[in-house]
Amino acid sequence: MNCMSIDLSNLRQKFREREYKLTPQRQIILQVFVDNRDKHLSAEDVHNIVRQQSNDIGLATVYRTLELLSDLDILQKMDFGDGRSRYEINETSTPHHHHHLICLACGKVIEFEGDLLEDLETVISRNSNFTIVDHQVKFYGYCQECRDKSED
Amino acid sequence: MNCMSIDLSNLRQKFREREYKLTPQRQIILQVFVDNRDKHLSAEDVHNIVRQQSNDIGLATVYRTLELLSDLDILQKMDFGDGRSRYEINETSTPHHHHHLICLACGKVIEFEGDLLEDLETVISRNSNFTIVDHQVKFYGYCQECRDKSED
DNA sequence: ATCTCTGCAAATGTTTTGCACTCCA
DNA sequence: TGGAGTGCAAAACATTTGCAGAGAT
Repeated sequence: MNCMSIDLSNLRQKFREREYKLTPQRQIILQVFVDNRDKHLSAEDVHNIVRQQSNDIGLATVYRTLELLSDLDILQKMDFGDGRSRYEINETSTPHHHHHLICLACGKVIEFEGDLLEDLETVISRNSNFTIVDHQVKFYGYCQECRDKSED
Repeated sequence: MNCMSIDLSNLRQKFREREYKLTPQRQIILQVFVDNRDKHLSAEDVHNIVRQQSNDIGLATVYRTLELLSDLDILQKMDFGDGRSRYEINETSTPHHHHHLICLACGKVIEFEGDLLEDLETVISRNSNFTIVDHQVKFYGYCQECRDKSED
């Protein structure tokens, strides 16, 4: 299994199972996320990217598709505090969690690789009568650029 | 220092330093958070609680106050994915981080005590040219009630 | 008197919804 | 031909902003 591309047959099956259709619009939107794997796209971002490819899709459809893909666990919805939801591909096949460093000065979001919390999940599950299936970590701080700037 | 009440003199000073006034409205809103220490209140929640006490405050003022208190690090702004921002008192005096278990079935948010990430912050700061000042962790899963329900 | 703060209403920006139309199966 | 999917416009909702008046020092 190639980790740089979505497993299309598996994905088609996911749609079938739930009786959803893999329409052209949905495929185009999926492709946007495949082509922008490192980004955290908002609905408007997706809409703009699609329009740049002269494949106009209604904004409402973009929203509906993003919700659908999140429900199917194909995308992960996240919030960086900038007033809009952002989405990225949920890499379930490779179970490495990546988290985010958010710069409090410029708002930049940097990826951070690490699955250091899996053990923690087990411990918490045992102690708290809560079955944990996922986690999301955000670190807040200052990126190098902003640190350099403030040293003027 | 009593950890169950806000250090008022320290707080007044925080306001003075930045040339903000501790107006009646701001005090009332602060008191709401002191009285609801275990909750995660939205702007509307706060507004309703204040109205129940027949202390009407404009919703815009509530929003402005919540932003101010967050800037002063008296409150912490957070997002549980329900489309509105939520706030709770930021316990800086006792530097234990508490995090949240969010039930994917019923949406309930459970507090979880633990400062297991402080070491991690140090490691990441060293490896990534990013100065971390805070973190926020959300665990997603299923609470006992919802687990019981689904076992019907 | 000045300057912040408040309340109201209007504006903004994101997301959702109603409805008619399209497209497959 | 029926039910899901789409596009458009309108609605809904949380949040922000402009402005005039209130309050404090």
